[in-house]
Amino acid sequence: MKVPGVSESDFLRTYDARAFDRPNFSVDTVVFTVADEQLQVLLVKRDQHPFRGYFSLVGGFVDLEVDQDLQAAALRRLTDKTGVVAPYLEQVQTVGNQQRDPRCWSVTTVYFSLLAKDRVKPVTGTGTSAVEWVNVSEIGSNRSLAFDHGQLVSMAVERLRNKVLYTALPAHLLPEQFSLTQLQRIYELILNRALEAKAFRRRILSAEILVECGSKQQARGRPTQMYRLADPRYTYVFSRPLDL
Amino acid sequence: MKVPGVSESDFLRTYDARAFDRPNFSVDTVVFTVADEQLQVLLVKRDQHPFRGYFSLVGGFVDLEVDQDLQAAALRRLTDKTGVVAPYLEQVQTVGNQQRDPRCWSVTTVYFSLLAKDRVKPVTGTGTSAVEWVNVSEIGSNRSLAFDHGQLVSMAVERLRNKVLYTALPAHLLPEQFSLTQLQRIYELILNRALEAKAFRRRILSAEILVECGSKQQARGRPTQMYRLADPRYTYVFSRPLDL
DNA sequence: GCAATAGTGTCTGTGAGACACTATTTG
DNA sequence: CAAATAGTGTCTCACAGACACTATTGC
Repeated sequence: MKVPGVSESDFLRTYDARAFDRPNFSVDTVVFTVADEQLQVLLVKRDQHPFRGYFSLVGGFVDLEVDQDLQAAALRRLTDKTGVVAPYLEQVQTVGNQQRDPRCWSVTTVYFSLLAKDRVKPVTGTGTSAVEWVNVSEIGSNRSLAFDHGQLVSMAVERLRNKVLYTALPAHLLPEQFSLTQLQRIYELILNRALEAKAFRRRILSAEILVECGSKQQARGRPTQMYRLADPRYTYVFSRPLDL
Repeated sequence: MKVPGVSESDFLRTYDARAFDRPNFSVDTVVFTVADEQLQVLLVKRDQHPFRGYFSLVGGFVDLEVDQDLQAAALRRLTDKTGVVAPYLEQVQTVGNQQRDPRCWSVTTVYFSLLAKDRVKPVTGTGTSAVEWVNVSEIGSNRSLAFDHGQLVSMAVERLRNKVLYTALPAHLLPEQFSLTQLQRIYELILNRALEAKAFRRRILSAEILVECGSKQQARGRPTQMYRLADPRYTYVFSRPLDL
């Protein structure tokens, strides 16, 4: 393995990136939304082996010509399937081992994204394959996913549940304008437990990350103050997490 | 791109994992320790192009025959260089883009590890290349590292700084037996600010993650109560983070 | 005694949780 | 008026920070 007097330029000219066995590498994104009082993820039906006919996460291999970096690769797949540029995309974890893909040693970097359902164009994916929102609660019981994607979803859900304890991330799951009650419902959905309204409002409002934008008449009852995120790109971190 | 009536077994038999251009993939670990009142990382001198003669993180490509999964790959490299099985290893982030390696589009998954310096055997690495502890504070100024490893170190330091606010991770940087004062000094080193002794002791002791193990005479002054981690594999999470 | 280090008593402040209460709408 | 939904007043509690204090050693 000695490289005696070779210059760096000579070395690079003669280097063959395909000379060594390398793992397969892909990028997958768990896209969350909320609808029908359910946390849902976007899945795509595979039309090729392996796992033909199974649903899988939105993702695929990196295109070395097109993708500038990992996040861009994830974003490209996501935009292909949803028609929108995801407003929130965060890397979760990278999983790689011999067993997860029957073809070979394979690695995937998992992202998660938050999307308001009303922002997604009627799911006119580019491919022929079906794209579908699936309730998180059904995955693993009614449905098993391709590869280890069921586990990847669990990891992303765990991360989301954890982040919700000290950030206002769930705002990205709502339409641009929303009420504090709506936001609280999303928190409750994700955490699967009730929160105290007073404490919730105090917490969110004192963070000063929302701006008021008019009030809206409800079907019945007192009208609601509506808000939107002051800066959607900014992730506020609360000084104390919610109690577990 | 249609695969008409091919069976899954036929498909797998004829699948060539090397048929598509894929990014290079490697695993790198930022190994932290503390010595001379400094946070240090373990670096290896490269004896091959590219970046021959520069220092880089402990890492390398996955061995598809030997490594069961990503963490095992990281651990193997680490054990090669330190002679110990790292007691704490955590995935930080995965970075991939066109620019970071002059050879090709390349991806690395970065881990960080915490090691008490006295546990590392006198750094008899298997390779011929030099292995060295370097102060984190010197990286980027006095020393620039191979590839983007300087940035990778920064990411790991940021993660460590953040985790220290709500865990007792720094205990892994100390010998098996340590005093609360020693532990506090490590926290202060990482956070780069003084902590209140009373609050610190109350916090750590009330977590009940330490067990007393005798007292030790100091050079001068009152003898110290020594402790060790009750369960080194368990990471306690404090209900509130330290103030920023 | 003094210097040096370990360790405590106790007050303050902040922000989460609890829960009874008020406010504003429709019918 | 009642029902429904939005929003508040205010108490308690846990725990981090501040800081003056005590404890135990060597010299």
